[in-house]
Amino acid sequence: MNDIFGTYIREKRTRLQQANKRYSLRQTAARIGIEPSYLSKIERGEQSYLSEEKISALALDLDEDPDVLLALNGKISRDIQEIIRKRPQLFARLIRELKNMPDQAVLKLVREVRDGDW
Amino acid sequence: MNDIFGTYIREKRTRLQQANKRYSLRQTAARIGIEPSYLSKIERGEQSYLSEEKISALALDLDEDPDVLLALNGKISRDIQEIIRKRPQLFARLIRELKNMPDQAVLKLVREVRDGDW
DNA sequence: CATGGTGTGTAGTGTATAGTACACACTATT
DNA sequence: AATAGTGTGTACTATACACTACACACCATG
Repeated sequence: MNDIFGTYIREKRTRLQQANKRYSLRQTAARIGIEPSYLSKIERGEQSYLSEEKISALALDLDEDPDVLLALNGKISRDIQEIIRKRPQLFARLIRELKNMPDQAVLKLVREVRDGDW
Repeated sequence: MNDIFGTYIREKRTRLQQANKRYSLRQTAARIGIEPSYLSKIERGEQSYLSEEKISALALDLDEDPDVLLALNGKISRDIQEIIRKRPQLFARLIRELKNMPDQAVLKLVREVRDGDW
C-alpha cells in the first residue's frame, strides 16, 4: 500500500550502507529494536505498520526528520497532536486557513511568531 | 478511561432531552447509526471508542463542534491531518512554536492570514 | 395489565495495528 | 569446507479499535 515510506527509507539506508556496513538491514533493525524480516517487509512496502517510537528511532538512526518519516507513514507525532487537542477550535481554524498558502507565507508566520512582540 | 468525552455528551444530550424527547439515548443512537447499548457505554465512559464518522454525526446532531468532540475523544479530524502530512516540517515547526502562545495571539494570526496581503 | 419507550449488562465479532520466531537461500570470508 | 553475515518467506500472535445482538429491569400510559 504505502510503499513510498518503505522505498524512501530503503534508499536512504542502502546509501548509508555504501559507506558504512553498520547500515545493513539486520543491524539497522537491531538498533531500532525490530526483527530484520519485519524491516524487510516494511522497506518493500508489504507491511507498513510501524509505531511512532520505532519510526522516531529509525529517523534518528538514518539522520532523517522524524516528522517527515511519520508523515510518509501516515502519522503525526504525539506532541503535535497533544498541542492541537488542547485547543482544537483554534488550531483547526488556523490550519484550515493555511491549507493552500504557499510555504513562504507559512514560514513568514513562523518567523513572526518566534521573534514577534507578543 | 476517557470519561470526559462521555460526560460531556451525556450532559449535552440530557439537556436537549428536557426540551425534546427525540434526544433520548435510544433515538440519538439510532440517528447517528449505533446501538443504544454502545452509546450508553460511551456516555458512561466505560468504552470510549467511536469513529470519526460517528463523532461527527453526533456533533451535528447535538449541535456541537466536531473538532471539539473529536479532541475530547483524543482524535484530530482527517482533513486537518492530511494538511499537516502534506507539509510535515512546516506545520510541525509552526504548531510547536504556537504551543505556549495565548489564544489571542493565535487568533491574530488567523485573522492576518484570512485578510492578509499574500 | 399489556404495550411502548427508557437506559443498561453481558457476550461476542471483525479488522487494523504492531509486531515475533524461525527457516531459507545467497554471498563473503577464513 | 565451514562460518558469518546478508536479505527474505511463511506462519503465528497479542492488543486496540469499533462496533452488533440480545436480554433485562424499570417506568408511563392507554
